[in-house]
Amino acid sequence: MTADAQISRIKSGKRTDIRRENERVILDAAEKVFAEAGFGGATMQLIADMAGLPKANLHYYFATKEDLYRKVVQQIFEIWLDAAMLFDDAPGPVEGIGGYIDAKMDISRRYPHGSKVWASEVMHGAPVIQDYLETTLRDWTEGRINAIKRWIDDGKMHPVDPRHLLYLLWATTQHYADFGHQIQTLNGGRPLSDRQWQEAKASVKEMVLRGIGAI
Amino acid sequence: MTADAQISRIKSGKRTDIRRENERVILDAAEKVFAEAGFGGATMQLIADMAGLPKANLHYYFATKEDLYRKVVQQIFEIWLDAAMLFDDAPGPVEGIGGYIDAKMDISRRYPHGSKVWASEVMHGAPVIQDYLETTLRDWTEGRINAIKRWIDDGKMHPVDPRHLLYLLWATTQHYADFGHQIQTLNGGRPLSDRQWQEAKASVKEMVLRGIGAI
DNA sequence: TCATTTCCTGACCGTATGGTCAACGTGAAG
DNA sequence: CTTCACGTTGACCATACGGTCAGGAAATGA
Repeated sequence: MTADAQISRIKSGKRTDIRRENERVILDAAEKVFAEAGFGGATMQLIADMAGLPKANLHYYFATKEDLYRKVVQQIFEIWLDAAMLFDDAPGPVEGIGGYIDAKMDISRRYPHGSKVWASEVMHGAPVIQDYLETTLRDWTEGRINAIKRWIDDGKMHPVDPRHLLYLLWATTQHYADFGHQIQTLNGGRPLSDRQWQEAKASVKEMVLRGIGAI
Repeated sequence: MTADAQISRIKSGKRTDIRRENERVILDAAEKVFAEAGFGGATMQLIADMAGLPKANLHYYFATKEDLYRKVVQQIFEIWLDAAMLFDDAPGPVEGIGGYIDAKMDISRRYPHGSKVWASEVMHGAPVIQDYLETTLRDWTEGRINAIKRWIDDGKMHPVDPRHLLYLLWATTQHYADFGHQIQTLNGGRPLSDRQWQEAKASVKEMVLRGIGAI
C-alpha cells in the first residue's frame, strides 16, 4: 500500500534521507520566492512559510540567505547547461539548433522560476555566479561557436555571426519563461495551452532556421 | 559666459525649475539603483546618496518608495513605446521591422537601466504596471499584429505567427540590455564597441528579416 | 537501556529600513 | 521689512529583517 510504504519509508528513513528531503523542499520554496520577489525582496520567513518549516530550521540546513540563493542558482545553471548536449552530436543546424530550441523552450515551461532567478542574477551583475560566467559558460560558448562555424564551413547554413545567433536563441527561448506573465496577459490572461506551446516552438524554430539559411 | 548663465539661471530659477530638476536627478538615480539592486534590494538611502540629496528630501518629492518606483517604470514605458512609431508608416517589413530592431537596439544601449527595471517588473508579475499591460501594451500589440498580417497578405513576407515574431523581437533586442553583463563577460570583460553594436544590429536584422522571408 | 549524534524550534538580538516630523532656510511678492 | 509658500534636513520611530542560541525531541547504534 502507498500509505504503508510511506510510513515504512519515514520510519526506516536514514538521516541522509531527512536531510535530502528537507533540503529539496527548502530549495523548491526558495526558487519560487526568489523568482517572484527577487533576492532583495525575498525573506527567509516567506521561504520558510512556503516550505512549511520554521525559519530557524532553514538556517540549520543553509547557513545564510546568500548560501541558499547560491544553491538555487547553481541548480538552475546545471539544468540549463544540460540542454547543451543536443548541440554536440547533431549532424547539422536543423537537428542541433532545432533540438536546442525545443529543449530550451521545454525548460522555460518546466522551470519558469529557475529561469527568472538566473535572469535576475545576471541582470544585477551576476554578483554570486560571475565565476561561472567566466569559466563554464565561456567554455561552453566557445565550443558551440566552433560547432556553428563548422556547419557554416560545410555549407549547411549561411555565414551568420555565431555569437549573435546564440544570443538570439538564449533571449527568445528564455523570454517565454522570464516574460511569461506578459505573454499570458497578451494571451487573454490565460497561460499558453499545450497546443500554443507547440505552435510557439514551431514558430521560433521556423523563423530561426530559415533566418540562418538552414531550411 | 557659461558660468554667468548658470548663476543667472540659478538665481532667477522658478520654483518649478527647482522641483523639475530635483525630480529628474532623483529619478535618474532611482532608475540606476532599481536596475542594479531590484525593487526589494534598493534602499531610499542608496538612491539618496546617488542623487546627492538627504533621504528626507526624496520623500518630499516622492511620497513612498513605491511611488518613486512607479514613476521610473512609467518613464521607461514611454520611451519604449516611442519606438513603435517606426512600425506604422513603413511600407514593408524590411523598413518596418528593420527600423524597429534598430530603434530597440539603440534603446537597449542608451537606457540599459530602464530596460532592466522593466524586465524585473514584468518578471515579478507586473505588480505596479499590470494595467499598462492590459490596456496600452495590448492595444499596441494588436495594431502591430495587423500591420504584420497586412504585409503577409501583400506577399511581402512569409506567413509567420505575428505574435511569436513580436516576442522574438522584444526578447532579442532587450537581451542586449538585460543580459548586457553576460554579453560583456563573453566579450572578454569589455563592453561592446561602436563597431560591435553595429555588427549586432546588422546580425539581428539579417537573421530576422531572412527568417520571415523579407529578404 | 543508555549514549551519541542529528534534527527541531521558540525566543531573542542587533541592525537597517521606510517613513515622519518639527524646525529651519530661502527667495519672491506686496 | 514682512509675509508666506516652497524647499531642506537631522533626528527620530516602529517595524521587519537575517541570524543566533539554548534546550529539547527524535533517531541510531551498542
